[in-house]
Amino acid sequence: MPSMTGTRNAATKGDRTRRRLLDAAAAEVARRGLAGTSLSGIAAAAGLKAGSIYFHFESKEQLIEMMLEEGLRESLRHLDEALAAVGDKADPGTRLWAAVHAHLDALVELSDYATVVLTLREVPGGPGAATYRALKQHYGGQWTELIDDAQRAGAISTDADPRLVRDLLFGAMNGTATGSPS
Amino acid sequence: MPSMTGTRNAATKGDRTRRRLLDAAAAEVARRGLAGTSLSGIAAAAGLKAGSIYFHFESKEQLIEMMLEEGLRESLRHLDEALAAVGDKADPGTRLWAAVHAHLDALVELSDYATVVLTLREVPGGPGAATYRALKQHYGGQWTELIDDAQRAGAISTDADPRLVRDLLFGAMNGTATGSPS
DNA sequence: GTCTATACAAGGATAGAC
DNA sequence: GTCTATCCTTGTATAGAC
Repeated sequence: MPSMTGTRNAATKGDRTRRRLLDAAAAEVARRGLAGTSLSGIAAAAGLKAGSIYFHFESKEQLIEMMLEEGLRESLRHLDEALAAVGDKADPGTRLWAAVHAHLDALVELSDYATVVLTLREVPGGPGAATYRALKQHYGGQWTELIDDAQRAGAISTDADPRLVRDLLFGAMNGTATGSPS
Repeated sequence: MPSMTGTRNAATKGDRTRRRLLDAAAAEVARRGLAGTSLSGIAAAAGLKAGSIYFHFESKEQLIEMMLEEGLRESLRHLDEALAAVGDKADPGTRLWAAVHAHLDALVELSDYATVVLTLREVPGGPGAATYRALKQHYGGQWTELIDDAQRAGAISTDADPRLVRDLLFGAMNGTATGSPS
């Protein structure tokens, strides 16, 4: 049997540092915005120096993209679990409320990641962010579907475009969690 | 009679350039965020070179603060006019809906200024932004009052903290206008 | 009023020591 | 794996020509 340096043991030191960097990036971007976040800031928050980041990531862009992807995947996981918990056969209104609960839950539990994913205006357009954009579209699609079903079932008393209702809902949920104005 | 260079004629060339710079700043910040906005970008959007900005403003900070103040003043004006139009004696529900209409209207008409003011997370904390913060608090206070009245009159069927309801409303209105997720 | 040129700081990225 | 040192670019701000 060779050394312990195989792929078997999940959490190597490198993996843990990598995770710390992703967490730090989420926290920094949530607080200062994308352009306002510097590698030195992220590194400092993770207990490293700026240059050391490049051992774990190719560039600032890649680090940010992975952080975004991570946050969105977790949010999706939250949503899927909540929907699975109530079951396929639950009525559309119940399913929608379960989704709302899951979304708010994600906003609290993963606060930094969720805050970033849900409030980011400067969306990366590069090819590296393709996965992120696809996930985001999937997340939006899930909600549109839930709302559409709820409308057909009469659980929501408006026949407005489901996507409009979704944006309305998202804005309300995010706004309370982030508290923009005074 | 001296030259035409007095304070009588409102729109001097300098005033107009100044206005173009404020507009450009609003557009840039709305699109790229505060930290992502550069003076060269603003200058280019206004048809100038970066250095020329310093003839009109003391610093980037001052330019931004004046832009924010301008946007908030206009939003407040919209709100006040709408409330004056329905009158003091209108029932609280009607007054609240008039406010919602005015807010959405401002979001469309002054889009860049309003977008910035309503969605900015990186709020300036310096002494120069004191007026801005005061105006923002005033705006928030107006809404809290409107909502509180509407709750007492039974026009809103929740007894939650008026400020929470306000954030919810703001989030919903802003979210639809800016359309965060896909 | 606006430009060009420039000083100066900060950020992203790379190289090499440890 | 992480550090220090360094390069290059970009951004704010100033000075002086026009």
